[in-house]
Amino acid sequence: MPFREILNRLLEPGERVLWEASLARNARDIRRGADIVREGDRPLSFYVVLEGWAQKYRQLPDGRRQIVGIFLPGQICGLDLFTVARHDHSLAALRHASVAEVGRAELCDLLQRCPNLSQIFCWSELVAAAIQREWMASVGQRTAIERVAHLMCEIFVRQGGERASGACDFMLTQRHIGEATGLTQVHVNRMVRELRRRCGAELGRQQLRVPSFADLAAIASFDANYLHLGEADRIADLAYPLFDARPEFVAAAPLVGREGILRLVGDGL
Amino acid sequence: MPFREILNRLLEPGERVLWEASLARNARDIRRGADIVREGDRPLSFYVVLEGWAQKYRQLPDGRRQIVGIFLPGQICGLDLFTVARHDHSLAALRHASVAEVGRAELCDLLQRCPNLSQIFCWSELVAAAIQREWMASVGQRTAIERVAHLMCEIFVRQGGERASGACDFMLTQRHIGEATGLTQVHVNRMVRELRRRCGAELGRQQLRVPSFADLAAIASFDANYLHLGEADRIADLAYPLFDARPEFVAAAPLVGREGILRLVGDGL
DNA sequence: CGAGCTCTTGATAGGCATCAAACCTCGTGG
DNA sequence: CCACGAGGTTTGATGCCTATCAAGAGCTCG
Repeated sequence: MPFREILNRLLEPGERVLWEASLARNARDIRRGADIVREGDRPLSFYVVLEGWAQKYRQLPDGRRQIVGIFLPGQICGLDLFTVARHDHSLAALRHASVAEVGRAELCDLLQRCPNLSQIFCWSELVAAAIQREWMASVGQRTAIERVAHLMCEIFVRQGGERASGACDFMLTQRHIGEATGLTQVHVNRMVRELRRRCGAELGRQQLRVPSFADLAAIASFDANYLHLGEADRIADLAYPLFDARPEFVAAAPLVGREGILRLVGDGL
Repeated sequence: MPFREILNRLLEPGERVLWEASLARNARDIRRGADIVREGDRPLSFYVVLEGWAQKYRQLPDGRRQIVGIFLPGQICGLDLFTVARHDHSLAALRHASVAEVGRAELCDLLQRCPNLSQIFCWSELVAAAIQREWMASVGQRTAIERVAHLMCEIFVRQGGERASGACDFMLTQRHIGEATGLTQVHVNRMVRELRRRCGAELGRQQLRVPSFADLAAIASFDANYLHLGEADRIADLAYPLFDARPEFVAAAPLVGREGILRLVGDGL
């Protein structure tokens, strides 16, 4: 289970026990499509996806719905939720999911015991913001077929990119793709079929099969730069002084090496 | 000048001198439309808008352009730029602007001398992310007239909302509105005229006049929640332990009171 | 004061939404 | 083990919203 591996590398053994125990103790099963937090709720916790995928979405008063983010296993979400008075968006499971819901008091306690967590959180938020910007560019500027292809590319790469099988998990229905790209489900279907015809990309049984990623990427004009993969080690140099610049801490070296952070961010992000 | 007032309230007198001196020393005039940082550049600095407005944008290989954020005077931008290896988007002035460009070394020094800055930065990033989500919902789900009206509402409220004059600065051309909303300039023009007809909203000489904000907001189904105005004082309670949870710092009270932070965030954000 | 943006307006076309319905798949229960 | 139902996918017909192309008038900034 990749999630466990991340933690093994991220934290000191003692810290890891605390963190894992906390997540395990707070794990919740969420039925597919069920809300985890709802727009307007008071924020009480933050969340870590353990299994399955989650979505952030924003719903307009008349029911129109926009997915504004997809969260894969291992990803943290809801830090922003944690600092505001009321949620400005909702968080829900895609299909069936398991999510750890950690309350404020417990999180504060964890942060005190696992100082390196805050760096990870900051990096996680910044990369999520970068993804958000790329989605904006997609929805605002790309054509329907480019948007669908681009989303496929992103999901593919965020799960580790090309493998022997040429396949990856894909837990979104065509309706979800529509809600994420600002298209109707009907039109998404036509684009999916078009992609199948043009580059053999197959969507089915919650899997995406991509015979030639290069072909798909070409249709989407996909460039993975915005995911900042392999750059996570930079936070050991940069993010730490940025967010903890008091002399005492600048002097102290991070407890976790680049290796550990790199592992974390490489997974699902 | 509001920007100066913010700093007066934000920092201890000694800190303020350092911060202001730093910004003043690093102030740059940017000609309208000129890039401040460009996609692909190595990040070397972060930025504070002093006068005029700035835009973050993402340009696709074929020239299509999407504005992904608008920054008003007093706003900080580029923290994300600061932690990644290469910029995934560009930052440019809208019309003529004055921007402080603070280098990494100097920023680290400032953060050590002005511990409260990091809280402000975190809050600033989180609210920027919330705005980004709302824009996603706009571009993905709202009709053309709703998008234009919604952007007008946001700009209006971010500058302080209703005043006697019923007017606010508006430094975007109709082309900019198009690039921010995913519409063509021609269609934006038609929507602007439609809004003028339907609720008297006038756009001209870099000003937006809104006889009845309620009418405009109704067309856009605008709800200012996502701007989290008036919640800034919460970061004194929440963000601080979240990002600086070491026992030493949890014990220490923030040096700046709620008052100061509230002031900062109320302006242009 | 002039060049270059910016705004305005009209005509035309196309991409995507909408509406409707059939078919398929898969989990569930008899 | 088969039947059932809900959700997901596929397909067709139609129309609207918005893009595109073109060109003139009005600003504004250097």
